[in-house]
Amino acid sequence: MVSDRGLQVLRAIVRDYVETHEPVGSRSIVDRHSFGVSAATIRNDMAMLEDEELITAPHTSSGRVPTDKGYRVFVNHLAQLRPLSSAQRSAIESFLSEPADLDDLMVRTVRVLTQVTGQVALAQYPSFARAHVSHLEIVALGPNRLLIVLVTDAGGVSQRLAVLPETIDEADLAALRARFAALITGQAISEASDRLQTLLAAEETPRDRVLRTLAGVISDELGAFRQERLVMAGAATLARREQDFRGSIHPLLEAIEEQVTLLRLMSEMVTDEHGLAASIGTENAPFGLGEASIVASNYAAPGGTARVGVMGPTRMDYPSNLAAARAVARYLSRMLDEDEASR
Amino acid sequence: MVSDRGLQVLRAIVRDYVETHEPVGSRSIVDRHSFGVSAATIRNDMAMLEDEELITAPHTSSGRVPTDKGYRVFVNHLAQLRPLSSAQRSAIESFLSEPADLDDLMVRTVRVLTQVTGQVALAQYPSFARAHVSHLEIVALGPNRLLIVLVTDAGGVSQRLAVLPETIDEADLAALRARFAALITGQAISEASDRLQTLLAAEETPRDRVLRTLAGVISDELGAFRQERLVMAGAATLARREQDFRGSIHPLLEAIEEQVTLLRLMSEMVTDEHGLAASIGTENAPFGLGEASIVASNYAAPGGTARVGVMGPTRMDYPSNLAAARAVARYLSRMLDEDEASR
DNA sequence: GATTGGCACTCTGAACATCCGAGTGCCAGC
DNA sequence: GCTGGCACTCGGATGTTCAGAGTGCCAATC
Repeated sequence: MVSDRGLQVLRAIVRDYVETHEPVGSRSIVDRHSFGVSAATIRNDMAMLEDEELITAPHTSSGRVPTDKGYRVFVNHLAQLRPLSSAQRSAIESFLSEPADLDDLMVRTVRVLTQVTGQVALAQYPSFARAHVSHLEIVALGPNRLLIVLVTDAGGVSQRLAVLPETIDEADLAALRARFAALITGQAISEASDRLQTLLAAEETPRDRVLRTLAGVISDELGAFRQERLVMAGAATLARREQDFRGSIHPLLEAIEEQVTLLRLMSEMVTDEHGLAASIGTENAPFGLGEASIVASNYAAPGGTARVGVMGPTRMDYPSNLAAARAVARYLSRMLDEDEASR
Repeated sequence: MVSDRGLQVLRAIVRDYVETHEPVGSRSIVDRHSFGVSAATIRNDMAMLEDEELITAPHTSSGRVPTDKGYRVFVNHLAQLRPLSSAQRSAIESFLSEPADLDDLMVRTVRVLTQVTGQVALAQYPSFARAHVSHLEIVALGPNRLLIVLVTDAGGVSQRLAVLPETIDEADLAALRARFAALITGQAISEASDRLQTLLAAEETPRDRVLRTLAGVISDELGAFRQERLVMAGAATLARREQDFRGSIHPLLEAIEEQVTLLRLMSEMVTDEHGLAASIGTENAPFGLGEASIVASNYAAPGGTARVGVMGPTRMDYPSNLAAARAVARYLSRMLDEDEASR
């Protein structure tokens, strides 16, 4: 069992290691922290921590570094969020003021978060899963080319091009427009999708190729709404940290480019009672990111909660990064709430 | 002056160096290429090349590596494009078949190019500068929220949200819609912008806040069309090449995230008579990319030509990369042409 | 029983020396 | 103009030494 002082030693090791990037010895701990005991005592505690696999020694008789398990204990029990500096607060505030629209707001969010933390910033788009279709617009661009614009009540807009297998006149188009509008406007995204599927499956439908094409495109578009999206910034900061990732930042860059992996990872994280979550090192191994940690905070969007956070080396500054994610999440929630209220 | 054989030696050095990543010695040249002369003769030629600053020795008595000037001579006079393998050709063909729309086509383009070359791929969007506004759609989302959709005849679509300072009824909206449609549909992007500016400057306008807001948003949207855009893929491949960039890929990642630098660089490159261009090493120094080279090929889009290419280390395989860029550009031109024709 | 000073031991990393081989520049001879 | 030969240089691999940081353990102490 690890004593109370043992845990304080673990905390000291995590802090010092994150700061110095060098294994922490018993001597440097008594120098930098006022434990009021000697180095030999700290050594005993460290032996305990090592038995519990909370710390490890890179080689016989060097200092200790925290294990992933050690970071986990630190984050769960020993870390208190480090409050942001006023400069950081005002950076967030000014960055997030006056966004043009949702896309712009999300981009600003990740920019400020990467600026404040120096890490790669990630943000899930607000979920449109529970949103409703508020408008469907079908614009004729040519005899067989239509532009289909969908708008949801959660602020999401999407547009897509449909190329019809045959030409269509204005009267037919008006009829189609009315038919689809009646079918899906006001419906939840999922319900709208279901109705389109039903339509496609219906008896008479196969004959009408235009109807089928259009239903397919709209269905696609709805599908894109249901799909989670991610916005990121700060990939370049990884270049400074190559050595933190056992040599290669390739898996990280890969994940950033892929998006889908990070999206799953973000979705599957488990938040604590304050809406904060951390996924540490090997916990991310199933995603090919065993050298990285991700911290995130829930934020409240009209359609439900989503997450914003940062990805960095396992040896990151968890208290600061969690605090930054939380602060940004709060501002973001507030912006979205005001936006919602004004609608 | 450099003899003809001297240039062949330069070619051999560039090829071998790109392949092996190691300084090339006179001995290995006679071994790997059939010059029919002895190593000592090659050494004399190498001394000439060194006088001309086409090659350099990292240290006394090691092999030679090409200088940026050497690569330039190689690219301009000595390189012949290496034809793509049939596997590469079919990869391009299958990747680029059946794109859903312009965005999709561009994404597929850079994906296949990064896949074929193993480098970071870049593509300028077709320019909309000479395109015309073919449709303007204004959709009421709420009493004071409008969605403005612009479509150009070059296939570009953009949508933006306008929040009005006061509410507006259906009749007013119809009037506005008609007014703006008459003003800009059918006009070139630049002409449409000018007209909106004129409108904003007109006497009576200041009083009508709704009109002003709307004109501002549409003007913004037109501005976004005029702005060049870039799509990229393969940033993760840089991680494998860290050592090629004197230690840090940071400037490259930075440029990829910034976009604007790369956009300028791509725009300012000078193509040869075949529409191919290369910008080598220090030639990119003004852009902070003195360690990188970019090769690109023009492609033909309805609104004019744009470029597609790859960015990689100075010691890249220019013949292969140029060939790949050209091949992709040709397919892309063809796709866009078919698309245009079908419209 | 917890804490401590002391001590032997281990391991890393820097500094230094050595050596081999690859490659050059140059020169005299063909 | 080309070639073989030769002295020379330098980097990188290898080995050795040494100081320093840090540990584990133990007997003594509070």
